[in-house]
Amino acid sequence: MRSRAEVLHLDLDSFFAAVEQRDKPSLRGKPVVVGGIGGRGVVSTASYEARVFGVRSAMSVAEARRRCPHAAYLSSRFPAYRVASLAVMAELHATSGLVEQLSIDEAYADLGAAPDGAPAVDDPAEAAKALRHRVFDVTGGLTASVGLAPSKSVAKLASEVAKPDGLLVVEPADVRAFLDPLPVSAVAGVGPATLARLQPAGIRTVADLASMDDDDAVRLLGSAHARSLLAVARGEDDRPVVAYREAKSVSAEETFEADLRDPLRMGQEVDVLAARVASRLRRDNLAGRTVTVKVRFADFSVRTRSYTAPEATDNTTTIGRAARRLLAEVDTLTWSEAGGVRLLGVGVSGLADWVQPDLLAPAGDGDEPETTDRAVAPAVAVVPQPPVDPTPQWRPGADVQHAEHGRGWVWGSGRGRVTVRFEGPGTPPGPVRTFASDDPDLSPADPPDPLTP
DNA sequence: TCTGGGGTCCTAGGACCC
DNA sequence: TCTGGGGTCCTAGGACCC
Repeated sequence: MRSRAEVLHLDLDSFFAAVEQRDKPSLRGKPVVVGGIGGRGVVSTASYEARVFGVRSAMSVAEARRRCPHAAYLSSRFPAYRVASLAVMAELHATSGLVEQLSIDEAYADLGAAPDGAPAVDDPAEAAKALRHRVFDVTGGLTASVGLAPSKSVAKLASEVAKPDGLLVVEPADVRAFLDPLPVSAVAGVGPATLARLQPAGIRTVADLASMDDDDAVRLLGSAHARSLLAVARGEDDRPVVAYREAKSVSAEETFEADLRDPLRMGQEVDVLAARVASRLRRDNLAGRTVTVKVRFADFSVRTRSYTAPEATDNTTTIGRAARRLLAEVDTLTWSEAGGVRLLGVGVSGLADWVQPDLLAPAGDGDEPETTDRAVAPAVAVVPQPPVDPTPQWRPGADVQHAEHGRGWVWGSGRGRVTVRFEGPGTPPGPVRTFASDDPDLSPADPPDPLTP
């Protein structure tokens, strides 16, 4: 914990709904609910007028309509929210040299760090006050709640307590008095499952949690969770404000208006999701080794299957193919028994940064719109990579035949090597082997029956 | 018409290696 | 002779956050 309250947490008040009310004056002072308005939508944000009726974030829109039928129901307008968010983040960067954005409407700033070309803040409370006014001005009237405290966790709790449109400063000497009476459910990381374990043990307030025996807490919550919650409850939080974090995964998922029962359709949907993920990987210059498929059944049970390849990819065909294979490994009996498939998702993790290979030999036939293969950067140093294998028959996703191992398809190729995933037998997923790209046992093959998942 | 979409982190077991 | 121990990677599932 720092010696002064200089960690700032800013949270925009009912952000999406507030933007809608700003842009449409007839909605001001009225209940507004922003969220998915399809049959299976959930509430993203409810205005304070709607919260009076018990409408909450993450509630199904159907339930919200029951509770507050006269509210205005709107779907999200992300471009508008992004403009407002950028303006707010710019004000934060003008106040501090160290800003950690948590989401579109929330960020930490370390007021001990000077912004570019400006002196460090010497009165954090005054700076916070000024920041709130500037946020109001640059966004055309949106309000932010701000917490200022000697640590991240206390600052976040303080902004929550300050809501709406408030500022709360918690000085180091006041941390205990501030934390003690708060309900444990206020602490980030205490959700329904944790609460259900804490309540029977008589743990209701942060003070109760803080005074818990360490071993008891570990038995109740598991080691990592117990330790982090106890630290927060005891005001022991030295986590620094971190300006940038590397992405760990990229995923896309979709809940269907009606549950799917047709495996062919599921395969098509998985391809669409794979394409979405691959294009975002390429946009962000990322690639990953692990492909995961997620299936949510009508009964809400979830099954995931994943596969890790020896090389990273950002290729649509490769990811789509791996995803279809993984989908096929999810028991088809299960989904008819469970009443169909409600959601499908495709994710890629095990991410690595690309090195753009600028000394490339012309790759493939030249009209391939997306990446065929690129070299992966090592974790630390950026090292020039040898040219990519220009042989088009080994492009990712291509069907191949190997004299000994049978049918397969190319996961990745380059540097004179081809990595092939074979289709059989019985190994979910099929075995993977790497060959020299001039291996005489390896030849191109015709694509399989398109109806195969 | 109950329950989105994009993430992060943790756990636990098995494989594998030294 | 009843059979170590630690570390890492991978997979599946779950809790949680905004």
